[in-house]
Amino acid sequence: MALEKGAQEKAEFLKGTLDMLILKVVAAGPIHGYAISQRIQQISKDFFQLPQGSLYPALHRLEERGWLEAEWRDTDTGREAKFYKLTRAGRKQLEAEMLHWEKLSDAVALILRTA
Amino acid sequence: MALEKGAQEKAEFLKGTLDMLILKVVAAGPIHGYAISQRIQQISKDFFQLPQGSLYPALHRLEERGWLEAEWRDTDTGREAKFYKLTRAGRKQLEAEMLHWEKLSDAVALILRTA
DNA sequence: TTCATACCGGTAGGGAGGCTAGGTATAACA
DNA sequence: TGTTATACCTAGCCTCCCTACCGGTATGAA
Repeated sequence: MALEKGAQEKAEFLKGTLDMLILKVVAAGPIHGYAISQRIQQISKDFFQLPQGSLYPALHRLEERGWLEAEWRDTDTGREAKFYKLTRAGRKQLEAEMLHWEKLSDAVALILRTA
Repeated sequence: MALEKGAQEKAEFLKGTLDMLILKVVAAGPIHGYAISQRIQQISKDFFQLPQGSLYPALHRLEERGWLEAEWRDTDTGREAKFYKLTRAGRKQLEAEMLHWEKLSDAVALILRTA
């Protein structure tokens, strides 16, 4: 995932969190890919800027694993788009990943404080 | 970095934080590789279990980038070991990475709360 | 009408990082 | 003697994310 312009440190970063963030956004209700990237950027106050070359492969990955389901539908503007929604397995996966993230960030914080 | 036994979710995880954690541990004073992995495991209460196949390549990477300096010395037990210490650039890098981590985890938290 | 810009989807190829699995060697201990 | 812990290392793989492209449609400006 790309970083905002201000952050120089190499556009590269937290491999492994993208799936969780996408699942979380989709959990709020059916949404299409392009809108997901906008939503992530918006909520994170432009910190995350998800390139399409990361977005679409991630969506396909999540669908292939049975965590997302896709369906072509019309958007508000009358155009076609692929709407994703969480499967039951996807919801479980999201819960697991959020729990995992919590433990992980706690452990990192512990080291940054203690070491 | 490997996860504790209890955590099933695929031993794979936060690519990109390992360097920061190592730098932080080394920042506390000269220490050799094997001890670094023990320290990380200890402080994180066994959450992180750093495999040697991750540890040593990471140390070489950090040395190559000029963030760590190595020197062979004797341990308490009279054996030889490669002790690492932070360079000036390494200290700057650590600060930058900690700042980055803070912003990033805030952004993730924001999405997990808001989305 | 034509051009630019958002919107909306996609792929190929590569780089980077962490892991598994293997290796070497020494010291302590049963 | 064999096992365990210490201490270092590397090859090769896998996954993930990125850059850089490709396609198309709708809207509004020039």
